[in-house]
Amino acid sequence: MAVDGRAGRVTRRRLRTRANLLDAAFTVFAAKGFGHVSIEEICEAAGYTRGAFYSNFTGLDELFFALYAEHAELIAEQVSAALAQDGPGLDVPAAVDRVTEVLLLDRDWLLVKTDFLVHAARDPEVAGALLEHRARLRGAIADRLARADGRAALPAVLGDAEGAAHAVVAAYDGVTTQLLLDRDVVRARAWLKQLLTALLTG
Amino acid sequence: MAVDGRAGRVTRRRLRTRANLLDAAFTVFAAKGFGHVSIEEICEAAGYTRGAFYSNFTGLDELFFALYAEHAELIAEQVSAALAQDGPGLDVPAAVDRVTEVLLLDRDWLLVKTDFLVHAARDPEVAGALLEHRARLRGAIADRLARADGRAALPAVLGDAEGAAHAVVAAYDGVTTQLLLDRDVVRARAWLKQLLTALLTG
DNA sequence: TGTACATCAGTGAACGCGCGTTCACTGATGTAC
DNA sequence: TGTACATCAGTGAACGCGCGTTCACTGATGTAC
Repeated sequence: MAVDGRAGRVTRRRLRTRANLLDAAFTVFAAKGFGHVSIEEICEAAGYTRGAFYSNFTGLDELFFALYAEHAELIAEQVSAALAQDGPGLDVPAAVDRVTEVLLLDRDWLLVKTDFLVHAARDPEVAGALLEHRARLRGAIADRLARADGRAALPAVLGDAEGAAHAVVAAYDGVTTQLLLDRDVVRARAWLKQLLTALLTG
Repeated sequence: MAVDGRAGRVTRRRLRTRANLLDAAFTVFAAKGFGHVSIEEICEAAGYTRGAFYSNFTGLDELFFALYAEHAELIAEQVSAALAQDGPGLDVPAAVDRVTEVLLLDRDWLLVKTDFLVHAARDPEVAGALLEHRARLRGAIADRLARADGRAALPAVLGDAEGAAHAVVAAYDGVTTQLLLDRDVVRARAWLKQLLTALLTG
């Protein structure tokens, strides 16, 4: 129960440095894109020398992965929270609104996420991790839809709640693409709500 | 009317070299991703020295853009052809089938296209070109839907044919994302057809 | 059609820089008493 | 709580390589007669 346990080898200093590097990396990745970023740049942005980097990560890939995992975790929690807000009956439009806000909140995150997708598309192991994260999100949505099934009748074409959740994710991905190009968040949100409404109501 | 006109300055040799470089670049980009590719690699794959590259392009960006433009043009033509195949009345399921085949044909193209998206997301000028191409595709789809409006009543949530075309593109983008990760083309096609059906039929 | 010449396209070597990676060292942090 | 010591985390300099970029040169291509 001791707060430290036997994790003794991980110093406070180390944690702070790691966090600083990750924070700086997020900004740099968002601005330039993975693949146009050097270790040096990240270190400079974070205020460390390159040695510090190698003391904490084996290379850019590892850092990038850690970065993604951390943020993805955060998003997953926010979506769950947004879905949990209703009572037992699901208010579809309200839920759609809340989820949409979370998912299309931060352009930098969309950029990094898409970089990660491109990266994962060429590395099955990384793809696995990303698919898992997506499955989790989808699961949360499907659960919520299933529990509310009585109220909101889903279109038969999509099959069960799982199918509908799949469609929700696809719509999200599709709208993300457009948003990355036109940078119009307001329109993207409106558009996503519209799409989700079209998909989730018979 | 002379076939050559005063284009005299563009030699056959030059055209061939340029085409070879572009072909090789496509393969290399698909395999490694823009941003993990060196000019040297492309030249080696094409069987030229780096000097040849600089004789034809100012840098990687220009080549990448040319590459995208060329392939995008091709795809646009194929989609138009697939849409034109019906008579005046539109057989929605058949058209959806044909378009789906074209759009989810070549994984390498999806990879390159997504790389290009990521690139465009950080460069408004490039984004402009991509948006134009998308607008063209969307236009072709909207036209077709509008002409067939009598037959296939579109769901009101999507608005007019333009809105519906927008939805089609979003569905395509969404399914592309999933396909890049799970590499299951068959499922992706089935899934896209399902989504489009759900979207285009009240 | 063939030959001579001019121009162009691609060669290949050279230069230099950015940066990944390593490592001996030092100041910071944690631990034992 | 304070001091002494051990260990660890980050420093900064050094090494070297990959590769972007340039350029004088040469073999290929096109043109004029």
